[in-house]
Amino acid sequence: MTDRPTLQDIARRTGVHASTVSRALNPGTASMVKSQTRSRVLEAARALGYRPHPLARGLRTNRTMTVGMVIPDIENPLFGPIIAGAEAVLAESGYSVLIGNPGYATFPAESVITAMLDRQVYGLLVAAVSRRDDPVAAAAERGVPMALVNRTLDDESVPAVVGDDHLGIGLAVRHLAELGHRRIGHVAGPSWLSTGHGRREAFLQWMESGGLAAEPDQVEEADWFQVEPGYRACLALLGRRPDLTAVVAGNDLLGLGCYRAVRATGRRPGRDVSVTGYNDMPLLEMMQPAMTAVRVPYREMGGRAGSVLLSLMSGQPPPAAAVRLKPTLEIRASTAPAPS
Amino acid sequence: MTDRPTLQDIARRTGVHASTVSRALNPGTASMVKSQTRSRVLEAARALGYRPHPLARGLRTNRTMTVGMVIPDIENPLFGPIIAGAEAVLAESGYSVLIGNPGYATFPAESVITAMLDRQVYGLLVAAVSRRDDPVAAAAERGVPMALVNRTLDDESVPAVVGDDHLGIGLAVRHLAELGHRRIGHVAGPSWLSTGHGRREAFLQWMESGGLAAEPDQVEEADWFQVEPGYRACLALLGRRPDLTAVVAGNDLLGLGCYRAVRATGRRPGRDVSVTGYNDMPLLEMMQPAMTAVRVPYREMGGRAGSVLLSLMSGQPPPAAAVRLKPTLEIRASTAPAPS
DNA sequence: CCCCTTTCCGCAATCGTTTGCGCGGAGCGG
DNA sequence: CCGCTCCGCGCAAACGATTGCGGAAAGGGG
Repeated sequence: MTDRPTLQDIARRTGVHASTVSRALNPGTASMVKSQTRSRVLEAARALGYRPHPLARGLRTNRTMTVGMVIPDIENPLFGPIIAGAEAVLAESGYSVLIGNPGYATFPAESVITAMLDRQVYGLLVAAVSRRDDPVAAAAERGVPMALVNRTLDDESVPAVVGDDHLGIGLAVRHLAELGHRRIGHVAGPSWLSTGHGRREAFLQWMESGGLAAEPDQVEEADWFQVEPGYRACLALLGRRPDLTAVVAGNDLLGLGCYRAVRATGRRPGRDVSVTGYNDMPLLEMMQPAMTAVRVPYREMGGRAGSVLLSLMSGQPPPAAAVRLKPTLEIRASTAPAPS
Repeated sequence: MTDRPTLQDIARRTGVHASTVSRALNPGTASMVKSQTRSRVLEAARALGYRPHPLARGLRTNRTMTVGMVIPDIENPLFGPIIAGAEAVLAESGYSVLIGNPGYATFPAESVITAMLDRQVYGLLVAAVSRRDDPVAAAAERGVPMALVNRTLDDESVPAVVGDDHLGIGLAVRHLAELGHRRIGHVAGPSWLSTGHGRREAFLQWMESGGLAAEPDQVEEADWFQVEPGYRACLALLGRRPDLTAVVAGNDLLGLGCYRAVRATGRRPGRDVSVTGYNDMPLLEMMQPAMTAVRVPYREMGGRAGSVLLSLMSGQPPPAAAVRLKPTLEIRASTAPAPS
């Protein structure tokens, strides 16, 4: 590691004091320095290839240019676009992104968060929040700039960028209704997550307002947003209610589980039983049948969350309400007219 | 952000000097302090909930506990497990992982790397290397502890953890040969990447040694490891050689492109034309037909790379050769006996 | 010509840790 | 009893930047 030039080096080269160099280089204080010497300093800095030492700066200012990002399980393809979106807008403002993923059992989210705060991250982007998440809320309480992504807290005490689940589920339910389905089931995600809970509530409401039956036994909750739990839940659902002609899945992976469950009952997904996914993660259109899904703009979601965090970190007040991105419906082959 | 306790606080509380506290707390220098005062210090530290300030420490020691990870495109599901594996072993040793992804055009890899080095990362994990990558090689030359993941440099001048592509392609080719296929094509990845290049070479060798024809026109190169380029390449390949009964794809996404190309020629993947993938990324088994693929242990790969980096950072000499992980073959529905 | 306000910049402290140096005291051999 | 070696610890200087304070020079008004 070769030695990098410091403020002192520039100072010596230009014959001024290091503090003047610092002022000349920082936009905020640049006006305190004569424009002539300022340009000399800039010149020297460029010549030496000076780059401020982030640790020294962070130590003095308590303002490291890094933000932490907590991802529940990074192996879920869903989070790729979110990370990419956030990283892009944060990098543009000079921030780096520290990734932490609370492993299944290894590191609880709390320790990941404290580890990040210890590392002096200046802000936090959390995609791993449950509906009541004390460590997260506590950190927010302590004044750490923080934004939630994808999932939010029940009391919305922390700014969040999420999808509009009510709208999204509405798209799916109405689409199915237009295809003639009347007995529709729902495989819900975990109710302790805002996404699982919110989509389930939305499902019941849209069924109601659409004049469709919505018995409690038309909903089955999966333990986790994964294929296998989706399979089990859907199997239970179809076992109980073999008359269902369509299933709204709480998430794409659950939808894939539904495919398997439908096949296990000897029927064909997309023909005998329609299935809708939620999220429209990468490659979903490559499944057979290509899955009709509510598309949430995840890359944009990450980007918006990054922007929110940036404005929080620059001291601006948090937005009044959670940002809810409008989903769209990608109609593919997993939904078909209801069998008559 | 509440004030955190510092060494001074502990010093005052125990009646010793801050430097003594520092020595007592650091395992390396703990022997320089009387065990009695040491335990008093530890006690006070625990009572106050002391945690060393990483910036101050990093400033003094030039040893930040963070490593950078450069990912080519984080939206590829492939990298999830790699990141997760690396993050897990690095976190265990107290390191945090800084993620950078050189966007398609926004930030070239070079700027990402320098940005990370500026941030004083102590080591680098690079998954985005091309076969001759000057910025990367240059950084390694400068003595930055660095390990490559998944892809490697032609001259192997930098320690790397990769899959054994020769072996893996062999598994695929032999499997197809055993099913009776004799005219097998290959949709290769970009030849400027070690994976694209190596698998293509391996394909030709295994065809040769298996006594199968291996005309140059049985190989078509895709621009990029993605579905669409795979589709175009496979379409060209099948257009030129309609007699092929099987295609070995250089990667899963290319394989999915092959599915589409096969269908575009009016045939069925897995029945009329067998297709093998490479990597066995998540959800591949959910495709229709479920894709037979060479499985590379990506989570382990990330973990191994993390370990290599750890040992490099602790000053040990680099391993003599690249670590090559053994792949296995997951046989599914996309390969069938050759049509007679 | 004097005084007062700007303007520009240097001085030095500070952020929290680590670490080379040196000092006092204890222990020990001669 | 002297001198030597250690042991344990304090002192202070770093690391590289930011920033309050004050001072010198310049300019302007009376």
